Amino acid sequence: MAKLEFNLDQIDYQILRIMQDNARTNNADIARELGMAPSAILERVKKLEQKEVILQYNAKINPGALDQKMLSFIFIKAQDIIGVQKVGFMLAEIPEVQEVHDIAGDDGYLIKVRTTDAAGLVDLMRNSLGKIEGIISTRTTIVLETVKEEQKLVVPTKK
Amino acid sequence: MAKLEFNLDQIDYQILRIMQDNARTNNADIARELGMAPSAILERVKKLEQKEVILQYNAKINPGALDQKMLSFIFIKAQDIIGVQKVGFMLAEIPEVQEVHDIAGDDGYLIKVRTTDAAGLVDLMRNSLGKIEGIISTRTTIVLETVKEEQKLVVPTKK
DNA sequence: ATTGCTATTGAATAATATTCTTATAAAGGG
DNA sequence: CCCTTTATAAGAATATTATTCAATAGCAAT
Repeated sequence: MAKLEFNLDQIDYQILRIMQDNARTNNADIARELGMAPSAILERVKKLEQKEVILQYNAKINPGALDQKMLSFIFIKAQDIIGVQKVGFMLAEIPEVQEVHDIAGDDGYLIKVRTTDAAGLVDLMRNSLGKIEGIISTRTTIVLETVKEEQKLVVPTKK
Repeated sequence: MAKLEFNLDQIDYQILRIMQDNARTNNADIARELGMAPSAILERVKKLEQKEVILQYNAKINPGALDQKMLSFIFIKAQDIIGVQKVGFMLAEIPEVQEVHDIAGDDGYLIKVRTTDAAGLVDLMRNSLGKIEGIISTRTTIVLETVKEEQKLVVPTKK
């Protein structure tokens, strides 16, 4: 793996801003908005993808539409050696687990899970978490309502 | 607001699967993959957007590229009356705060925050959180490393 | 100034998006 | 059963975009 070098200018930032806002904005529109040729934008976007500045494009789907209204965070205490995330990788393989973070403190993980309902959560804990070796204990926090949920980063403004 | 009715069939699920995987997949490609006419796909995608099954399209940007390598979760105990999320809304207005969840238990919130570094986090706590009336206490959990982070939902398969 | 490198433009062509008309099929009424 | 309504899809025609490529503008270093 080569060390990745990001070297972004204001135009890149503007592209990122637009893409964060609507990833399906087409090149022509971006070009018009930035007052440049579509081909130039295409070049830049490709470069951003290739440099892994843009990691992927995803559609945010309404969890309710797929009957996954329940959201929970679970703290997991594991006996992983520091720096080796065996349990972490196994957690990551569970489809309902959207996030797995190795956290400071109680040598553990924090995961974010979506299930249909409470029964689905119990199910997941029994059938998926229960089968992972190395989990010492868990503590579950249930989300009653989500006020905000996005992954937009703060894009630097002109300096 | 009318009660939203989702009524999705297998074709919709397939479209959602494709879109979750790559939101920039074009109509023609989706049509080819599903063996349908592009115009039919266009209709369905528009309908999915309009029914708010697809909420938005976003580009996932490498936090490192924007110098936001630090990720933290903060539990916030607030004196909001249950059901009224005054503090929650104020938290949601902070750009570095990506998520705000109203959680069960200690009448509080769980927020997800991205900053440049520890100094940025301290800064945010002092300058942004510090100015919100109604916050009683906070407890911060720092992420050492993220093993998985996505928002893909489990799309039902054929029944 | 000259060289070397990178990014941009503009034009040409390939590919898509979008609109609209027509065709099909399922559901409900009489 | 026939008719009507509603929803979805196909296909054709046209408007827009994407993509490629050659020419050139900018810039930094010398």
